[in-house]
Amino acid sequence: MEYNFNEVEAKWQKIWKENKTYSVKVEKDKPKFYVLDMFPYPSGAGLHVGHPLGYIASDIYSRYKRQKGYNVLHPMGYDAYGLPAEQYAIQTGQHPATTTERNIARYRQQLDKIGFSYDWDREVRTCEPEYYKWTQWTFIQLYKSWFNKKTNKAENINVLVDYFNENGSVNIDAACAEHEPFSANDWKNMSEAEQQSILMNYRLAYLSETHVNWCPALGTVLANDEVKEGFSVRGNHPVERKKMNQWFLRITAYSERLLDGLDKIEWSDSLKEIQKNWIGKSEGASVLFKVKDFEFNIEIFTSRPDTIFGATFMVLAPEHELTLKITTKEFENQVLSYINEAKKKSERERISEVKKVSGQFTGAYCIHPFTGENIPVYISDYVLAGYGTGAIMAVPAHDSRDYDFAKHFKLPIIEVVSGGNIEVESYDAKEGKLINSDFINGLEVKDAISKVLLKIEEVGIGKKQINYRLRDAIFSRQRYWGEPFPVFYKNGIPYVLDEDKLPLELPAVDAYLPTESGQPPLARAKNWQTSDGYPLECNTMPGFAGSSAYYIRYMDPRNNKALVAKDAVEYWRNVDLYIGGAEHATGHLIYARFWNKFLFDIGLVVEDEPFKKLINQGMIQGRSSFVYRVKGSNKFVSYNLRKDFDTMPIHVDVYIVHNDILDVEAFRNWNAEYKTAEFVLENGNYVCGWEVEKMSKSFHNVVNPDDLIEKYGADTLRLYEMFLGPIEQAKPWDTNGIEGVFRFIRKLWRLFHSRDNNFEVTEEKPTDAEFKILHKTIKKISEDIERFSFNTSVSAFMVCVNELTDLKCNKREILQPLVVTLSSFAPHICEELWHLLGNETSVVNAKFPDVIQKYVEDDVKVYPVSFNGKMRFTIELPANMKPSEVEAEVLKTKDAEKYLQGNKPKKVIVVPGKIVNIVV
RNA sequence: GCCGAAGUGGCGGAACUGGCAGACGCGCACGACUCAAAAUCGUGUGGUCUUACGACCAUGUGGGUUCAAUUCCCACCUUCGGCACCA
Repeated sequence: MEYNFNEVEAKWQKIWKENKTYSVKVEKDKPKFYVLDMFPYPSGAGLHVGHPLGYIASDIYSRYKRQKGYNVLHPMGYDAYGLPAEQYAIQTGQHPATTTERNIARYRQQLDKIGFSYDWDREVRTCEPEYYKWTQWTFIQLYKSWFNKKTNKAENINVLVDYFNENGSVNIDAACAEHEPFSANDWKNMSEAEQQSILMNYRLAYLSETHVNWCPALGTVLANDEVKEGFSVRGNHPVERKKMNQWFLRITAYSERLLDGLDKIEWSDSLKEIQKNWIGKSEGASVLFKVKDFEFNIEIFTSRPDTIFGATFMVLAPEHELTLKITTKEFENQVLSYINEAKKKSERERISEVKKVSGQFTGAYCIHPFTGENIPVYISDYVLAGYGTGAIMAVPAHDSRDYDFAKHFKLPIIEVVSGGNIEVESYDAKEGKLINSDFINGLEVKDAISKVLLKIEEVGIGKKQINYRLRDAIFSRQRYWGEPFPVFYKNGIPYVLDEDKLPLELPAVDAYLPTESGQPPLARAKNWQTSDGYPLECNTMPGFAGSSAYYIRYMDPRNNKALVAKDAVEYWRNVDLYIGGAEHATGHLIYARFWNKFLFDIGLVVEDEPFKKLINQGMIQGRSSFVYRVKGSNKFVSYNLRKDFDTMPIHVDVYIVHNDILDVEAFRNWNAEYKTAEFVLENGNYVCGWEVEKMSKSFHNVVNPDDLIEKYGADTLRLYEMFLGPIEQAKPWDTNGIEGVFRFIRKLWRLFHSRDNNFEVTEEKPTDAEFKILHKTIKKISEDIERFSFNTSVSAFMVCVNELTDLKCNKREILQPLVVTLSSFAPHICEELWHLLGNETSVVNAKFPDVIQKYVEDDVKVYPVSFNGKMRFTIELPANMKPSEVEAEVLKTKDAEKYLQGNKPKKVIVVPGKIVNIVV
């Protein structure tokens, strides 16, 4: 009998659960470490082999840190609200809670089998009232807050109200929407409705009527990160622009802090770059251009004020508020029809027509602030209403879009920065000397920018300005399966519920669809109103609401007095290590940082950034197998013979292919269609082709972890997932290699057991050679874990076990520390061996062994000797030998003589402990 | 178009700070055990030339720096990811 992994793994999983081995609590005298996995959405399909990759890595790290003396928080829960469950509910009429519950049970079952060290007592689910109570609570705090740019943080809205009572809106520096300035007296004389509508411009959670991404197929609006190239990320449905009254979060208030914070956290450069681009900071100037014959000014934003003398026309977004006001009678019809055309275009059409130049002259002219020349004003949809001021000064010589526009409408092009050839194309680079530019002629771009800025401010026609691409986040969804807003309406004015009314529970509805009048599903709920009879908000919150602070709730998940207790958050602080996919770069990872910064401002959390270190696990791709069917027949040709026939590749289930050889009988039984299939074999086998693709049911390449665990055990699965390659790299899954890891597990077992499987470990003193193997392994493993190089750890364990097997070493002093070292990777077999070695407590709480320095330093070194950089032979010398002695020893050898061929070496380089290179 | 990451045997990958390229594993070949198979164990395994000793070539391509380059620099090619009328 060999190692019985099924029995052993089940046994320890049960004991760990019963003993609450992985339960943690605040221990003030112990250093904390918080390891978090990204919140999974429990889909109906269950886990495939790619999902647990990050979970295994974080589990190894957690177990390792625990053995290093840390108090490790390692929780898990479910992002349970979401579209798939609701879409399923619409189709089947089943309550999404039912399917969600079922999917969670399946997830949990799969997770449990892998042997994770989660503290399940801390599990949270976003769809449970005790959890979403705090999502709603945070919304109320956002609603009751405004962002003071002077203090650079969120403050209570009452501070603002007090200020208005004293001073009106004068000198307020806040993140807000534009409104007419008012005095203290004006404020006091305003009606309740007027005051509330002013405050709405300041609140961090606010209601606003603007253009939003409307997805008809999903029946809801979407945030910018949920839309890609005009289609919804979930479901790939077309999205259009629509003017609607929606809740927003004023995330733009935090643009600068979100940008600054990136310097303080250990995330990959690529991820930081994605966030930087998403925030899209751009420094420049806003400048007023007077409209000829009107009292209006057009305010434009430019990042290149140095090119102002090259501005030969102006462009407004079609929706710009001045468009119709300045259009002359002559052009009115054409302008109106252009605006209409632009309005009709879907977002998708607009994107696909990017290269087409279109626009319309308004008949109006601006007066250039420096030259006094008249320059024509156009409208065009290449200028976006939502960015900057929705208006630009066009400098065709130095902006490619303006260049195309000018060529198309035959407008003048004036070169103002030398260096390009504007006959051919625009010169957009920020390098060169200014020409044709009056007082900035001869300056370099950089100096010209600062000089123009000074002048603009001096003349009073503009100022330095910073713009961000980041937009406020649309926070309402016209869906059922999400958090209800703690909001009611009195005379059409929104108010938030008192905190003691929370949670506002999701009501039952008769169908998960909008009402006939187009109201969201919650409008179907009976008595959807406050106790005083005021109607409640019918929108629900988006997916990112529940996932923005879950890591905080894990610190104190059952608290019904607060989101988190002071002592818990002061101990656990923030996440030390966060592992998950890079696909959340512009969604969850920005929202959570924003949410955390807000909670930091109101004093609820103690760290400004939520996730100190973040590792992106690479995607596990599928490895699809193919058979080649001769067209129009039921005949299949082996891979290398397919060229002789006219064939069509067909995906075949990877479960009936082993080492690219098809199990022909299984194939016949796989699908009735192939019952009578004929095969053209090579060397008696049917060889399949293969390709790396996304892991997906339709490609028949999905591998389920449960099947592998049953066949090889959880420890083998864990090791193999790590062995596959670097955690951050995308890589294909190929089940074939798992046998090697499986052999390693059995080889390990045999170190402790005799031929007939009796446990046999001696108390004999190990030799220096054995100690060396052990301590070099311990050192390597701990270095590898610290730098998240788990694949090389696994091979180090293999090397170690191979070497100990060669020495037939079964000595306790070697094997016991080895078991501790390996236990974070393969917890089940190590726990079993640990107990067989006579230990009573769990290996989980054993101390990670210390490296004994003398065993990792070698006293002899095998020097490779190179001639002109080519390695020719090696020589064994004492490790502490001086370079000059090494040189002498090497030159004395017969081998050296041979390669020198009587020549004198020009130069001899000795790198102590590394290499000898002789230049001839 | 812009930004980021990556290109190493038949395959996954290793080489951490410029110092023996290919660790470890898969696959493959041969051998041992076996009536046989599986399992297990052993040996070999980048390419070309050579009976052999060995020599030469080789980390996407082409240059460069260096005694020495998978590693640093420049140009280009390919793949993947992100952004894309953002003024």
